[in-house]
Amino acid sequence: IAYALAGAKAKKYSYKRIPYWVFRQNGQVHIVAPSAGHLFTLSTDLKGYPVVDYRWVPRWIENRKSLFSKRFLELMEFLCKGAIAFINACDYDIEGSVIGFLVIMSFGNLRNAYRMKFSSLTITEIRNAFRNLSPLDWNMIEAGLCRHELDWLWGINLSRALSHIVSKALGKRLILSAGRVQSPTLTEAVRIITQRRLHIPEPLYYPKIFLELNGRMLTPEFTGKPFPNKAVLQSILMKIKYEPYAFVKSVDVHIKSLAPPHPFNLSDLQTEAYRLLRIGPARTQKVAEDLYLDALISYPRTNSQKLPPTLDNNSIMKSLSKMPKYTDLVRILMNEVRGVLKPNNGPKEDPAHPAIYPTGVLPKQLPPLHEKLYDIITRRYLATFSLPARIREIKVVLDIHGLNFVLKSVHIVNRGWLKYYPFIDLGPTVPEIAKIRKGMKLYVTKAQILTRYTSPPPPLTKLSLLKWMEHVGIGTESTRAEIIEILFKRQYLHSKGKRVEVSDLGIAVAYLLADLFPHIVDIGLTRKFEEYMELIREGRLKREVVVKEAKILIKKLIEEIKREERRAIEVLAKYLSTDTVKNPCPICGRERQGKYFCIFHEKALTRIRDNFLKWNSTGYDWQEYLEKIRSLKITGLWVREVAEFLLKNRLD
DNA sequence: GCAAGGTC
Ligand SMILES: [Zn+2]
Repeated sequence: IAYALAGAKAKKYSYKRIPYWVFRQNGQVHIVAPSAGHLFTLSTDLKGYPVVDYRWVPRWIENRKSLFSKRFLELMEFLCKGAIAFINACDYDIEGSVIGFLVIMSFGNLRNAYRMKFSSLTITEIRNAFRNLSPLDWNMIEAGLCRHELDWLWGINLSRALSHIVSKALGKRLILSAGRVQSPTLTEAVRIITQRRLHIPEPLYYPKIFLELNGRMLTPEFTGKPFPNKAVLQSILMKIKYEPYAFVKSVDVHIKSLAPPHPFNLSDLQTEAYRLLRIGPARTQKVAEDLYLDALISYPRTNSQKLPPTLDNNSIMKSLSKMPKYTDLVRILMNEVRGVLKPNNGPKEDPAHPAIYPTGVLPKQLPPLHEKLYDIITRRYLATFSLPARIREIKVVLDIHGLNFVLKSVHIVNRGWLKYYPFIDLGPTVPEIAKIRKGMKLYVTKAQILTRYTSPPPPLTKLSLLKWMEHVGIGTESTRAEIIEILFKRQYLHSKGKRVEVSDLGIAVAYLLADLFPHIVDIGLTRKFEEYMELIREGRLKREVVVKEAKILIKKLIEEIKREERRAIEVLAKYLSTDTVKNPCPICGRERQGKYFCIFHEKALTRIRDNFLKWNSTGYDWQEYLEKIRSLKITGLWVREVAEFLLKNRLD
């Protein structure tokens, strides 16, 4: 900002190792100094709940991990002493407004305070914002303060109530948490895992065919509907054995053009890092932040897929080409595009930051993972300026006694952007397939039946949870990965290899919250907050009114729970094996709900009964059916447990 | 000690 406003005339100083800049303009001295996110946080001295009294305190006092912010706060205090006017130049959003407001309120003077409004950190925008200073953006500040207070009220009160109830039921002290973003996320994880645990596979039969073509074995893909009945497929296979030929129904060749990839936003980077390096989203974010703090890449916590038109890509290319690894790639790219660098910007936007790009600062020796991520970011940056890749796709449709199969082969016509970002699997190239013509008759060397079982929803991963949060619009680029880690820290979730599992505690907390505080497990609470914030920003609603209402509602909910603590503990016993369980499920110890089992195993029993008919029609009797679903890995855990129980015990 | 949101 100092550079945009005064160029080289801005003089750099530092206080407690933090830089700030001073310049003169129109006879006035201006000082530009950085904050570091929120320097203040909400806090209370009160124990117990409900708690509705809180105040803003310096962040470093509240949390040992934010000690770094102390120096930034002291810098502000130091510089504000000699100043007469104050300008908030944080990102123009509700959080930026709160950050600046609290500094000016604490150390400056709100009656001589202004706001710079810019949507990107470009010289033009910054100069314009400075020339046209706005008065303090009170509505934006009010909206931001309101968001903080609401999240604090809901989060702290519900976390305390939840901790108390579960601690009491389990007879040990636990620190649990609930919140507007984490609780719907936990609920979604529980929903997916519940579906997986209740899954009963169904057998489906597929024909599998082997062809021989010029000495090469080919296995075309069956494109028809699978057969629920094995005998029907068997009779078709008999016909194939008598007349083992596949008829080439059609050969389609078409040229496909694949557009260059969009510049990275954080979640696209997290997706690619998981796909290519198998690292989780929080890890990717941390590594990207390290690269950013080393000035190697731009700000990573962005949703934007757009590179700004003002970005000097030519200089960046020049710098990148100094790295031996990229020298040739940059040269080829600059030739290919004839010196005109136009990125293939994507649709996603960010109110404050552009897409992620390498700055051109040359990295020194990086740790292996940092180096790999830097490489992916740099190659993606190169690729987005390149030309479309062109591929020729050959699709051969085969008819074998009325069954349709397809053979595919992919041939690259022009590699285009794939030269820079070659991490894409286009499918196999099979020269023999290119020689097949319509009307040909191919010899079938072997035909067999393949049994596959229907699968449950795909396993949960940190990335799939993050994508879900993004999809439903809760959390931000900065917080999503971190909030998933909180669910792990609370031991609601744990890892099983690359997969995420929910613990009994996690299941219990999700169901208990849904029963006691349905608002907090619903993404609708975020939508409600957004509506309030918008109305406050427009000046049509007052923060005091919203906060007062929230306090009344939360107090009412909490006091109700306090009065009905016994009921709450009973609700918990439905979902968690506790000492208060009177009539335990013989499998898991949760309170028995149906005739035999707990709520989950009872559901599994119902599903086992409901699905028997399908299996029976393919020749399994009850005993064989139970043994089969017990032995299949793909069967849901709760279903397997009930099948096991039924095989060993007799129900009335 | 508990949230979610900034960022070193
Ligand atoms: Zn059970």
